[in-house]
Amino acid sequence: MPRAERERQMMDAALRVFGSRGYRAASMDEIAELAGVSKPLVYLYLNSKEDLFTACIRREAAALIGAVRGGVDSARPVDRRLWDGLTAFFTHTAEHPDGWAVLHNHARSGGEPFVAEVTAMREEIVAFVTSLVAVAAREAHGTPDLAEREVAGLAQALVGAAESLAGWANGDAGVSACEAAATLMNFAWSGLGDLMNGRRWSPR
Amino acid sequence: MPRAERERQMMDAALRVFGSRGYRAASMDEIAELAGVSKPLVYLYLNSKEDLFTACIRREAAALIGAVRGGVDSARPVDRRLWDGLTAFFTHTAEHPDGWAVLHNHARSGGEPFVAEVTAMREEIVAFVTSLVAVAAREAHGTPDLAEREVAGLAQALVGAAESLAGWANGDAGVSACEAAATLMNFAWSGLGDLMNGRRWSPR
Amino acid sequence: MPRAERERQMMDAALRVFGSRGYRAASMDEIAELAGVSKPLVYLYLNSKEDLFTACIRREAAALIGAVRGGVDSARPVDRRLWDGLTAFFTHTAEHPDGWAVLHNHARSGGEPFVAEVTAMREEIVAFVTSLVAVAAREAHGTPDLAEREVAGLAQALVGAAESLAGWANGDAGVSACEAAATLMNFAWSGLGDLMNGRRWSPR
Amino acid sequence: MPRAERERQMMDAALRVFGSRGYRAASMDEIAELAGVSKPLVYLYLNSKEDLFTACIRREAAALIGAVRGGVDSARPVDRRLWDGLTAFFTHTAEHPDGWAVLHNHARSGGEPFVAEVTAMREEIVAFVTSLVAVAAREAHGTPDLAEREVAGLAQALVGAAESLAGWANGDAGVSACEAAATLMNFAWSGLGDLMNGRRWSPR
DNA sequence: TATGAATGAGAGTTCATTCAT
DNA sequence: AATGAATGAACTCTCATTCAT
Repeated sequence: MPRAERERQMMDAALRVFGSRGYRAASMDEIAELAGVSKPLVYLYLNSKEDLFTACIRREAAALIGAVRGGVDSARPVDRRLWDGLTAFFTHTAEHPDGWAVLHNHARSGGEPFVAEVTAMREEIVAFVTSLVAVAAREAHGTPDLAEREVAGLAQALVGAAESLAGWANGDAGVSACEAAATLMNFAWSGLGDLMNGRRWSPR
Repeated sequence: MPRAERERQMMDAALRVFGSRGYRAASMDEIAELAGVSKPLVYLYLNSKEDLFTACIRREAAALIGAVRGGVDSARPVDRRLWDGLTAFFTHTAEHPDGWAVLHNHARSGGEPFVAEVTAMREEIVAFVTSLVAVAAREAHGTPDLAEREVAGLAQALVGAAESLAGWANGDAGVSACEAAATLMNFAWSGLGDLMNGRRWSPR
Repeated sequence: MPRAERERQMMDAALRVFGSRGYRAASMDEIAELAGVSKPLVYLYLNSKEDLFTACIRREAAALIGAVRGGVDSARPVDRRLWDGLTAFFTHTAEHPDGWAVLHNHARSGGEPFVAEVTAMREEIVAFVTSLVAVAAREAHGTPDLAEREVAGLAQALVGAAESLAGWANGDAGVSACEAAATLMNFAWSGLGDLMNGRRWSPR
Repeated sequence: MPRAERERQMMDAALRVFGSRGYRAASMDEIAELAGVSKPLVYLYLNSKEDLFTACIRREAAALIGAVRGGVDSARPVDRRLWDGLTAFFTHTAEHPDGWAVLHNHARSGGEPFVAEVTAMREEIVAFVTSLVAVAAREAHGTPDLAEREVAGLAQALVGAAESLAGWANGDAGVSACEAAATLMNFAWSGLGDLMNGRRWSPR
């Protein structure tokens, strides 16, 4: 069997094991067995447990970002782009639960190198959302100077809300990607709109 | 030394070790050493690594919920209650980074029993937020029947956004609890308001 | 059982296994079994295979040097001191074959750190012999300036001859320590004497 | 590429790896890579790691003995023959450090079969030296019966001294083969002469 | 003549956990 | 109330070796 295919097999197996057990609790024995190969072959092709986990993180991160980017048509209006991105996000995470578990739960817990890896991916998503929000701000009239830091915070909030809704939609009783996206758009869009028009909430 | 105090010492040590290493990578040796006691004593008082981690989760969860609940005065208007809760949340997580790391990063990755534990706590927070949103909905005149499921989704989104902002505020360049709370209120409050008045976003 | 005694047990076992198998071929399992303890205990007390081997080298080196030094009375004439040192050397190596095998055969083959360790010990012996030769040179009348480098070479030769005779005496048919020492003194002493009186051999 | 040349390539590579790592620590992977061939080819030509190491020992032993024998002209006087043999020995070991390391350090540490192999070679050298010493004894008048065993001991001492000086000369600051040989001849020759004339040292 | 693909067996090391005191 | 001493079990990783081509 050619090397490339074997490698994919192994990474698929690894993803399933990492996804259900976490990094530390996963054993290379189990991964090799699930892949249907011997342990030494896993090491020959993928070097070490750490490298294997890193490779999984990278592959899944690329797939997720690819799905989101691929779901968005930059010719459309900005609200529609946000909606499409969210829908793609919820759909992809629902279809790849192990990948999502690795990125969202396990990579955060496995130590510095993995945290760095997954943080980089998240930054990319945040940057993408940030750019959408910035465009929206530019398009709104009145734009009373949304500070860069404020935009960053909004993007963080949006991404966090989406992550949370992904867990909610996929875990509990069936909530579709569409519904989750609608919930978030309803929640977020007019808040953004108000903000851009200078209406703010402040404690009294 | 009285038992209660010793136990606290041990749990403090455990929290630091779990917080920085994660559940699996933490070693009982390190915990015992950091606590300044022998390993058998740790077992005598806290039974097992699993029990010890569970105890940490419970203690930190209770502390966090206590902080949020304690920050909210139920006699105040609902928006102010939300604001106060958020401020308390951001303040507490900033002041207890190990506790927050255990709850947010590590418990999710350590296997079923811990996930269940932390999920229960999160449900409690979500329920609290849900009740706030429900009150807000009731207070708004128009209330065109916000479906229960919709309210639940909003609460999930709000909580997720808060979690994300907690990481953002504590990790990156200094963002204060106040600022984080403001960002989220601005983002969320008018979105909620619009929703309650029946204005929705829908794809076209 | 107190820690010190256990440690000695383990090092005795390690010495036997290292002595008969060499560093790499020795297994920690075998050492632990021969010591009558579990492997983790060996690691708890002695850290690693490398540390354990180093500890063996150091202990045996100290014992050998101690035996040689202890066999020499510095109040005696220099030829007698050399004789006594040699006798002690041959006796000790004959009585501690595993120690000698570790120092002479295996440490040289196990990589840099061990080589350094055993080289340091050998240097000490060479220095000891060098000092004897230097004294002898000073005592001889004519002393036509034995260059320092020449003395060093002589000491190296003497030590090498002794090492070789140790293997010969202990391995083959029974040659006593006494006999080995006599062989070497006969061989070496008048050569040294001639040298000091300025008689040299040179190729023609 | 013809088989003979390939084999030489492989053995050259093996010698370098064995010489710097030792038998056990050397890996067939590294040898194959250094030889620029695939591992199965190494096995096809040289059967096993053990056979490969044995082949290295034999080749290097033959080369060393050949160099010494080749350096000696049996028509010359016996002292000159010894001198020439030593010079050839020091020269060869200096020029083939890996071969010397394999013979002197690593073969002794690799287990029975290799020890036997290298012992056989050493016996050959000892026998050669023994014959020189015996000739010298015969040539000296007076020969008061140097016992065979005594001659054997002398030869062992001489060989050991030479081995030691080889390490000293090659390792430390530059000492030439010539110088090393001179040191040893000065040291040994008159000792031998005295011995043959019946002068002995004995403890008092 | 030569190799890419694959593995059985075993190495060193660590860890949660328990006695006996 | 507290510990020094000890271990079974499991883990990651390596290596000499062999097919099938």
